[in-house]
Amino acid sequence: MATKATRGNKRGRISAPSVRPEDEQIFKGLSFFYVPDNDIAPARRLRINRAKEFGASWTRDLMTATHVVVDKKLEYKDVEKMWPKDGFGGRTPPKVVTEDYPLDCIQFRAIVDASQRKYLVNGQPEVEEKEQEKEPELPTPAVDFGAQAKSKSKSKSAVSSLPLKPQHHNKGKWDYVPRKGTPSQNGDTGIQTHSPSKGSDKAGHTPLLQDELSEYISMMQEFKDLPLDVDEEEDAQSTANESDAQLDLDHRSGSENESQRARRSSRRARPTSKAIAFEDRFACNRAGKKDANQDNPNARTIEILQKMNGYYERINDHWRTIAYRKAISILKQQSVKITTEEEAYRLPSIGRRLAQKIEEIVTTDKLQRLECAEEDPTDHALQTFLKIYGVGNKIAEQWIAQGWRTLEDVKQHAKLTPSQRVGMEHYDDLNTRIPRMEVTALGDIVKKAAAEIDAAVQLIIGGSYRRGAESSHDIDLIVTKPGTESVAELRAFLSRLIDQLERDKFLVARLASSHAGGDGSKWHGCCNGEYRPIWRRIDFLLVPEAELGAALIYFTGNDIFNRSMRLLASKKRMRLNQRGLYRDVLRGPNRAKITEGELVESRDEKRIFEILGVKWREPWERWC
DNA sequence: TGGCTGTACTG
DNA sequence: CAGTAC
DNA sequence: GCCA
DNA sequence: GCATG
DNA sequence: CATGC
Repeated sequence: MATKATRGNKRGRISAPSVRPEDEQIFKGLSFFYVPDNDIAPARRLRINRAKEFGASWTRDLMTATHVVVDKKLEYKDVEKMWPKDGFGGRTPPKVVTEDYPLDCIQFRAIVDASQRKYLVNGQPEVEEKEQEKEPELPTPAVDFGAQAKSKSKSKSAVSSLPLKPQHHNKGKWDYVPRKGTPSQNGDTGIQTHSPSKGSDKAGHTPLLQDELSEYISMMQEFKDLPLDVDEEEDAQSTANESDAQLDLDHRSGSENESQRARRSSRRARPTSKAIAFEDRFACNRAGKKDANQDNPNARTIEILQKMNGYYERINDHWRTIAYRKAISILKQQSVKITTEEEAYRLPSIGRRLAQKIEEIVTTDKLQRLECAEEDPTDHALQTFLKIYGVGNKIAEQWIAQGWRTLEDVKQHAKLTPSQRVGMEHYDDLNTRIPRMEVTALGDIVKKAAAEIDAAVQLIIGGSYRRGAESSHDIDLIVTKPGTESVAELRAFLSRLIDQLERDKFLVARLASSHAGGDGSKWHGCCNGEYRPIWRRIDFLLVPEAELGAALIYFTGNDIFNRSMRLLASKKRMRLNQRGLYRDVLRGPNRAKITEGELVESRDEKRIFEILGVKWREPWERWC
């Protein structure tokens, strides 16, 4: 990456690779062969020098290389071409990695696992040592130290850490190569019982799609008045789909809504009665809790797709994650069981790939792709690490690259930021859900303290609590005061409140608080009640009364609901954020900043719905 | 082929 | 800015 | 992964 | 040092 | 944090 390459480019060091101290000579004994084999490109030259600083030698002879460092623009086949026909004569073939590899090693001052997916060159097949070679002697160590690599060269152990054979290339575009022998997921799972013409008939069904959509929407609208008792929680998997559907309808309705509705009504009779559908809804709420949720006919499918979704989330395949979420949302709205690919394919947000997976799930009750994913031994560690406050995907991946697998490993070796330290030390507490009653109680403590400082200030508990959840992951407090127009007017109050609560030993940690002037408007930290010494996450959000409506929407969620609203806004050339709804958002001449746009509404929650053309929903109707 | 919500805080 | 959280 |  | 990204 | 004034 350009950024990384430039990083080492401190003034005047470009051509004079200073040598690092002994203990930083992580590459000692290693020799790197670069592809392309030159240091003409400044960026590559920089990387080469940098590697030298850390003890690597630069070789231009493949036979003496321990690693082949390939430019990311190049394809694996470019590397393959240069491979010696007659092999390496029993010598360990060099490992092929991308330019990121040395950089990561340097960053961590350690030799990280070179076989990670992130270091695969474009088009490079996964290493298959695990399954193909039954080599118990070296099960691909997570961390192989330089010395090891060096001394290892004698034994013929290596075999094929580097499969030259162009095994079945992953055809098509898989940005993320499956960990191992993943079924080529291109639908050749061989389990398609029905759906004769699989890839052929998208066109034929397209018209139906919108029809279906309308159906869901009308269905939703029937229920919106019913007394749903939502007790869902947000991290489980919220699905605010309905909002999605609603929104879709809305922006479609702008142009062709007449025909839409006409079609909708003429379409086949709605498969479900109101009563049944209601049941569905109700079930949906509890669906997340029990796996025995026979409630929704697609419960099993949803369950599995959600796992798949979780996996992609962990792996940081952001866009695929989004696609799965949408699909799950749509599925949750179905009152009929979707059993075939074709049936699934007609639904919005479900394309061929997902449709195939859905059919696979229905017919085999599992998803091979998922099983492969879950087999990955690092996945468990990933899940564990990601639950540490302040640890995201990057950090977790890095830790795993160092071979760490447990919290204990991390505790011993990792350098933690203050936030992460809190996250570690109170890992269990902070990952324990907070019963609604306790949220109420903790909220009262804060309110009481607040009233003593300024009786006019209002505190509203937002988040899943406001949506009626029976338990929450954290406590979200909106701090506002009648007559206020800007955050600044509340900042003084908040700092007094925080001080007081810290004195009271109610607040026990700060994770992220606004320090500077400007827009500092949020405070993240931990608190614990008097009777229950469990640390809880608590957030304060400063909101001038003038922005209360927009803030409520934001802080009530759920997140998918919010995204839908914002997406809709942007499609209507408006912009929604926690401060308000704006319109006529335009780009500056030089693609510069967005012209703020004109504030349309921010004070009144309902008005924002109205202007966006979204039917009003009570907080507890912004459900999953 | 590009977009997928939009922002605040840390280091 | 990258990374993280919401 | 999906969609416009 | 302090601002900026 | 890294960079730049």
